[in-house]
This record gives sequence, structure tokens and C-alpha cells, in this order.
Amino acid sequence: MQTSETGSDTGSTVTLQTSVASQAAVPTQVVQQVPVQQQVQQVQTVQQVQHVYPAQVQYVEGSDTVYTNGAIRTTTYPYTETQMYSQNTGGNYFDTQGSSAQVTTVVSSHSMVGTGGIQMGVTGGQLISSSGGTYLIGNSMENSGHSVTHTTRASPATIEMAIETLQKSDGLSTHRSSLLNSHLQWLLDNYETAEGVSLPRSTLYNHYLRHCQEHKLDPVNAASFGKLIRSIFMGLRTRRLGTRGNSKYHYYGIRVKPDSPLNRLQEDMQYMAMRQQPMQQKQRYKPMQKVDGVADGFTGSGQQTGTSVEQTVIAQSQHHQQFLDASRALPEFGEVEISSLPDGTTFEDIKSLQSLYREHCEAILDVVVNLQFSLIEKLWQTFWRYSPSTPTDGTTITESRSESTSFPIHFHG
Amino acid sequence: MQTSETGSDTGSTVTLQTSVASQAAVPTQVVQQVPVQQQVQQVQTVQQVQHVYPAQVQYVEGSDTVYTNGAIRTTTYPYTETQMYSQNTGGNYFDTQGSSAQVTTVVSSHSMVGTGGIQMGVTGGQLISSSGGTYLIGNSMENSGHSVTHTTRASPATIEMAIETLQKSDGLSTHRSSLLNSHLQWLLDNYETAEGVSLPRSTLYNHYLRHCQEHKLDPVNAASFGKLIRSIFMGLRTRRLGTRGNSKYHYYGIRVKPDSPLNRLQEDMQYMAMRQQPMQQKQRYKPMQKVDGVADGFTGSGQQTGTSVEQTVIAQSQHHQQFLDASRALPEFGEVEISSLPDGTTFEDIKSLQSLYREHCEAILDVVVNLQFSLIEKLWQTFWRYSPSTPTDGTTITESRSESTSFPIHFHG
DNA sequence: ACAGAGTTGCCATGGCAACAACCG
DNA sequence: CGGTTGTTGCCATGGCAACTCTGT
Repeated sequence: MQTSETGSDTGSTVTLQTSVASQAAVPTQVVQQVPVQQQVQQVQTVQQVQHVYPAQVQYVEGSDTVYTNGAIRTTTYPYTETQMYSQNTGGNYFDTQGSSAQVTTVVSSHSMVGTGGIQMGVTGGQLISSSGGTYLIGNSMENSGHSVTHTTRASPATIEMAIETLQKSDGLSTHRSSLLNSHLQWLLDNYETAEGVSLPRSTLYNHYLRHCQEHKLDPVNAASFGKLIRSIFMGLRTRRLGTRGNSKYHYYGIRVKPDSPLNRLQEDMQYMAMRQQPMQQKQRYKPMQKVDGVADGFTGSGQQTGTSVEQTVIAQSQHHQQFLDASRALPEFGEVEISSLPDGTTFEDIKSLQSLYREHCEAILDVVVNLQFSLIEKLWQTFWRYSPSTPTDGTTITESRSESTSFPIHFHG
Repeated sequence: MQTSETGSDTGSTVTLQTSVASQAAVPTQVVQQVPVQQQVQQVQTVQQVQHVYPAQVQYVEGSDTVYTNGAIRTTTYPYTETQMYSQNTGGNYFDTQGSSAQVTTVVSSHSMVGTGGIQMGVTGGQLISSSGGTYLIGNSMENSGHSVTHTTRASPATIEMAIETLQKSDGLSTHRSSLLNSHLQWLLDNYETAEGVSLPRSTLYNHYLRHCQEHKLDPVNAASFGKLIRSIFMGLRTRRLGTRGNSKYHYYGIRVKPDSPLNRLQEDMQYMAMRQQPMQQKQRYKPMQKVDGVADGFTGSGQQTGTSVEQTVIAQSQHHQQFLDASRALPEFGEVEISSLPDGTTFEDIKSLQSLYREHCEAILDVVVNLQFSLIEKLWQTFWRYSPSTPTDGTTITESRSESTSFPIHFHG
């Protein structure tokens, strides 16, 4: 359906720039760009279809209120949720925040308002991205596993659009182009759209950083990476998943390709991370084993009637695979037990420090999970820089759980 | 014009809660609320009109694209800007981020979409808040100063709505009510809507914190405060003003009431802050003296034809008054001159430290400007906590500007 | 019924890049 | 004309509170 016009560089490049540290008000502003040579990279077009777990998708269509959510709630919740996203030519993505409440809105550059914001149609369970503005969502396949539910997003046409839109200014087709194409290619090679699954943004970004490191590419920051990936895998939605108080932002509607090397790495590392977990944490995932209607164990996807057990388990593991994250692997630190506070330091300060330390540990675990061992030192430097000697005073953070004392030592000892 | 129905507490309270530090994953979650007694606080209704500086206001009305911006650009900029805001009963505020691109959207719970999102009308230069949903913008008065351009937002009816909407759940009219009423009252007493001026959010929030401190009230956090103030002064827009790289978020469309004590404090402190500034910085504000078309010295407000000099100067001072902020008062620190870096510390690290330090200084200056001297110690603790001895190593940050070395010492010496 | 947990809306802030205006 | 600066759109993350769901 898509012609194979490749992202043939000249004249259309994304202007995502190499991350220059120009944040201070220093007026010099040197733009140091690595002169990667102009390799015109053929953007691969077809994504293989395999191991597609039928996460059920549904849509609701009202007269002038359309909810195109993968996760329709069946309640009287004031429904600000919606999370519509326009399928327009690129730039305007509607995130959770800012989407309207209860009534329409959303809109692309072609004024689709009259139709209710998003046009819909159902084809045989396949999720197609026509390049224009319509958005097709396949309905749920309720048979046994491994059906083809999605795939083949990010056709070259789409990418072309993405590039054009991201760029939006004309004649600058320099080294940025190839640099970007490389990023695009990597993303296309390793990820694919898939309904019902989500990836933590940090995981995805860490993968990206690792990729950049390996290939000596300048990474863009997380925000720009967000723009990039949304321009490729259109229709990504935002979710915040995780335990209470530890929610992390996820890209919902994307997963690691089953044949991606990232997949293998992640699995290995997951196993390692699993082994580190105290028993209590492991049981966290157990209740999801008792299979019932809901396929992926998450709120989302409303009523699902005829799923098989096998299917559910697969979807589950799929979900876990992408979902397991440092924030979950780490045990909760529990309360701090301190006899006497030395100075004017309040209990809040202690908790703050604990929180920071936990974040640090999560970061460490995260890079380890992603095999980015070289980043460990950087993380340590970042965390401890402002405390060359000891953390502020003599108080040590003692954790109530026995196994988890001085957690990162497991990794560095 | 408004009936004097007071926010008489029972049955309608805002559920903004006292800020409990439940951020860690500690499961206890004690909600400690100060049992302020149920003083039914009469919400004052009429705001005095005085010293209204005619910041010029304008509106543009298209067929189905309405730009109700205080700052219409006259260009071909893709105009995602718009910054529409719904005037609905409360909760749904449309910030810069997320508002549609180029085509309508925006929407309240009463489906005003057909009208183009925001209805407009012009009355004789007065900005009126009818409690329903329409938003009236006065046009610019092009005569001498002190005309009545705005005022009298936040009528009791509006507040009632705000309360109802913020609350949205019914029967909990407890101590929260009076606590909130106190906040409301304070906000109503000290601020008013005004077109063409803006306040840094930090300033406003600091004022609020100070207020809470003085009255032994539990402050809400900045986000919740944002909800609160937007529910009262509807139509606030978001701006990010400041020098490049130092932009701060502002509430645009609000100012300190001319008779507010905050005003006096701020002026005094500004003077002090001004005196601290090296000469070069003071000149920063000078170019605005050369009066030309633009009234308030900011981008925004497009074509203004017949303003008098007096008017401009007044608007200018008005603007400065609200706008002068620590981020501007502080001189730029300039480049760091370091002979040798000791460890693996990179130049980026130094710049990072410098940036942090500057933020620290700005914070200090900010609290001093707002006479919150008791917060200074807290700030210091916060900043130096992770560095009990010296900042990381022997390197000292030398600033290129002569007067500004060790800036905060002026305040603590 | 109540408490705890997950999810999400609304608000906050911040970085990067694009754009416009301005200045030399 | 190019470089600099202010402003803003789009993306990111995070906190609080409301809501739902689930387990006791």
C-alpha cells in the first residue's frame, strides 16, 4: 500500500540537533556537531509480523464525542481521559495533558473537527497508518494466540511526513540528515507499534542512549527523543504506570520487536534483576497469574470476553517483559530509623535524601539492566558530586528490609 | 452587578489539601490537617478600582479561528500559540501546551465549540466577568492614564463556581473549607486580573507561602496553587518570560492590586535589589525607556497606535513592578576561568555547578525581595546540604564581572 | 464498608529548537 | 547579512488528588 519512497535525505531532514550544552547564559554558544559523513541510509520499510498478541482494542463513537482509547473505562468517570491524538502530519501531538474534557476538541491541520476529531474505520484486525489523517484501529481478535493484530506502522511515507514535519524548514540537508536517519533506522529495526503493551520511556531512552554510545552518535535529550519517536510511531499514548508513588511515564502502543537484540538483553537482565528481588517483591507479579478476563493485567482494556489462558499468559509475559523496570525491581526502602537528628535537619530532609538515593539506585539498576556499564560511573559522579565526603552528617540510612541494605553494592562489590 | 452571595462554606469547599509529605512509598499516609476552626469567612466581593494602567488589550476574531491572545503576532508563524482558555465552570484550563494548532478546539462542558471557542464582546473598556462562560475583553483606552481597563474579576459567583468545580465531590465541608476560604480571601485581596501584565509564578507562589507562614496555614504545593489561582482568576494564560535561557513561567493576566501590601513590599525590595545590581545590569531596563509603539516592552501586544508617552511609562513601570525578579536582578555570572580540572570533572560539571549556584542565588534574592528572611536558612540548607565542606574540590567559581563576586554575601554579611 | 493500590487529569517546571525582531 | 535575543510550541518529568478496583 505504501510506495517505497525512502527517506532519501536531500531536502528533508529532521532538525533534531545534537545536544549542545548551551543552557547557561553564556553568549558564545558553540554548536559542535560531529561531522558524520553523508551516508544516505535506506529506510527500511516492511516490518515483520510475528508474535502479535491480540490486545483487544475498541473504540467508541458518539455523535460528536469520540473516544479512541485503547482503554475505555466503563464508568461514570468524568472522562477527561480520552487521550486523543491527532494523526496529522506530525507536529501536533496531543498528550494527556491538555486534551479536552468531556467534549471533542483535537484537530489536525486539515480541520477534521466536524467529523468528531478522529475518523475511524475497522479493517480486519490490522492497524494501518494511512498517511493522511485517518486512524484505523483494528478490533479485537478473540481467538487463540499469535494473530496479526497490528504491525506495519511507520511506513516510509509516514517517515517522510515525520521528517518533513519535524523539519518544517527547508533547505538544510546536512550531516544532521544522516545522523537522524541512523536514529530512525535503529528505531524501526527495534521497535514496532503494538496495542496493549507499553514501554517505560526511560527504558526506551536508555536503549537509545546505549545505541548512540555504541555508534558514536550524539544523542538528543529525552524531550527531543520523544518528538522523534512520536513522529515515527504515531499514535503513541501516554501512560503512567507503576506502583503508587512510583509511577513512570510509558509510551503506550509500542514494544520491542521480538527479534530485536534489545529483547534478548532485556530478558537476561530481567532475570538477573529478578534474582535480586526479595521474595515479597516477586510476589507482586503473582496475582496476575490468576487469569481472568483482563488480558494484560492493567486497567485499560475493558471487557474482554473470550480470551484463552494461553493468550493471557503470553500477553502477560509480553507485558512484563517490556514493563519490568528498575522502579519495580527495587524493593521499597521502608522507613528510616534514626535515633536523633543532629542539626536543624528535619525528618523531611531524611526522607528527601532517601528518595534521592532511591532514584539513584534505580538509575544504577536501570543502566545495569541495559548493560550500559559505562554509565555507572557517570551516575555515581552525578549523585555524589555534591557530597565528596559523607552524606551531610553521620546519619546512615537503614532499611527495614533485610536483604536490601546497601543495595548498589551488589553491583559494584 | 454581582450579587453578594458569599462563599458561605457549608456544602461547597475546594478539596485542595494541605501538603502532606506522602511522596515516598510509605504506606501510612497520615493526613495531618490543622484544625482551624470553622470560621465562615465572608468572601469580599467588590474589588476597588484604582490605578489601573491601561495595558492595551486587543482581540482578533476570525471566522472559525479565534485568537484571544493578549499578544497577537502579526506574522506567518504557524500559530500554534493561540493560548485559548476555556471559560467554563472551572476545572478545565487549557494551557499553552496542548491547545490545538491552527484550528479551533477548546471546549467547555457546555459545548461552546460552535461559537469558535470563546465568545467575545466589547464593552467600554472594562473587563467584566460574567459568571457564565463568556469572556469580555476591553479594548485599549488610548487616552491618559488611570482609566479603568479591567478589574472585578473573581466575583463571588465565580468563586462559588470555582469551589464547586474544584471540589466536584459533595458532602465534605470540613475544616478544609475555612482553610481554603482564607486562601481565596487572600488572593482576592491582593491580586486582580489585568490585561497586559504578568507575574512570575514563583513570585506569586512565594507571596503565597509567606502569607501561609504568617497565618500558620498549610500551603499547598505549586501545582495545586496553580489550580487554585486559575480557578479564581479565570483566563490566566501562560508565558515564559525572561532572558534567553532564564525564562520563567508567568501568569499572564494578573497583577498585584495597587493597594496591596505586597505591592509596597515588592517596591521597597526592588529598590534594594536595584541598588545591588551592577551598572551594566541596570541598563538592561533602559532600552525600554525609549518609548515607541509597544506599550509594555514585551513582544506580545502587537500594534498599538496612539499611546501617550505617559501611558507607556506607566505601563512599563507597572510591568516592571510585577516583573522584576531574581532571575533578572542577578547579573550574569559569566564564564568560569579555571586553570586545571582536578579529577574527571569536566567543564560541563563546572557549568552545572555554576548553574545550580545561580539558581540558589536567585532563590535567595527572591525570598529577600519578598521579605521572607526566615526562608534564607532553609535555602542555604537545601543548597549546601549535599556539600558540607567545600563544593566538590578546590576550584572556585570566579566571575568575570567585578562587582558581582560572591553575590549573596551582600545579603548575609 | 473500608483501606490500599493503580491509574490518570491537571497543574507545575525545564530543555531544545523554531521563529521574529533586532542589532551591528 | 549573519549573529543574538526573547518568546513560544512540543516534548519531557513529577506531585497531588480523584477516581476505580480489589482485597480484607
